[in-house]
Amino acid sequence: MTSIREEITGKIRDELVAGKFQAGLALRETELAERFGVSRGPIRDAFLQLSQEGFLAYQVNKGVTVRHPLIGEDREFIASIRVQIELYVVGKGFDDLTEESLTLISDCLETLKQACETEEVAAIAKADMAFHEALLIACGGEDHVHYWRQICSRMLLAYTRLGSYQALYQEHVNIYKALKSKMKDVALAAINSNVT
Amino acid sequence: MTSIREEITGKIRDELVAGKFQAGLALRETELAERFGVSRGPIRDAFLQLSQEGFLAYQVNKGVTVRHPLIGEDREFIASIRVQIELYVVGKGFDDLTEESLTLISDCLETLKQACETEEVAAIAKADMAFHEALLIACGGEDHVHYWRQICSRMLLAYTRLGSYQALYQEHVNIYKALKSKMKDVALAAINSNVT
DNA sequence: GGGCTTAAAATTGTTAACAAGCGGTCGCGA
DNA sequence: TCGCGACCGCTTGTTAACAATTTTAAGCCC
Repeated sequence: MTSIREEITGKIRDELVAGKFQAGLALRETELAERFGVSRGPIRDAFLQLSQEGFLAYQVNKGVTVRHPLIGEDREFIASIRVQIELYVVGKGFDDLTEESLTLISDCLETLKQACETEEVAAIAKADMAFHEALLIACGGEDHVHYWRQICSRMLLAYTRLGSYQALYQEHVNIYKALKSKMKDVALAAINSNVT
Repeated sequence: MTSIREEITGKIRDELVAGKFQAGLALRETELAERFGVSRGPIRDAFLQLSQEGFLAYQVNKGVTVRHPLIGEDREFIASIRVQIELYVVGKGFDDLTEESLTLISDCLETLKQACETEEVAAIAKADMAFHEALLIACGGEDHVHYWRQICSRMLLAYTRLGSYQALYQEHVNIYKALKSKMKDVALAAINSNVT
């Protein structure tokens, strides 16, 4: 079962990714507590967690504000770190992939497909990240997921993708197919070209 | 002013780095609340934050447990990511270093010196990390500190250093001297040989 | 003795009230 | 009119009580 904290955190994160909050905006505990119909406790928890994830900036006695997205050179650098993590984890755990893991990844792929069809950027960003996270976990990368996620989060604040979403979807299909047919090098190359 | 949350978080983190809690151990909110003489609220906040930093593993309705340190290949990989971040940030912001920044770094160096003389591993680990953090911030890397810290945290759980602590201290002196004399390449090389 | 049921103890999740700190505003005096 | 200072409202920080969940253990039946 999922706790209110996680539910709230997810909702706020979704809105952040969807760009519903302007960068620099101060988020009020009371306001969100009323909106979600809960007390301030879980809201505080969510703020704390989202601060650690890089979405919000926290200041003592002053609350949180929405962070500015990473752009330009910084974004490219962080992307290169991200792809290194994925290549390392998948490269290391590739042979341990099970059928069940592949099914989970396949489910994420399906979600991504539907999101791409609707062309809602926030949904696509979420599904995109979920796909990669499932992949990492499938390759035994639990130990690495937590900091990978924080790096990804930072990129999500500026999730804009040039080109068609169908192309994005296709790239993920390529990754999945390579996984399924146990072609390690092809899979790594597909991951590299997707993230980069 | 600092909040109780941050104070508690720091204390628990110190104990984790000092290895006072066995890996896999479950931490109880009530127990720590009594020990520190505060209510469970700030303890929960601290647990949440330390989970995000990678020290603790959180499960809904089950609390937190102490994570196992990263060792072997995983640790080497994470170290390589860490050094990349430091080299990137310092390389980018080197010319913006001010006298005040250098003073702050110098302070950290002095703390590290004293810690090395006492040979207390936990104090050394803390001072070591503080030095690098001050360096990153001095180079305008606020945007990168948050995920860098989470990667470092993970390494701290297995902070053991072969060789003498005087050598470790000397490596940091080398970094500082290079900064002070504005020799960028020397500084980057010193950082690289320290972290690696 | 082993395994299931059930209750009780312990622990985490959530809430509402209270305390403390910051920011803006109003009023006073020069 | 400008500057200073006290006050008031808003927001965050902390606490203790209550609710829900999990774990533990005891009792019972087979």
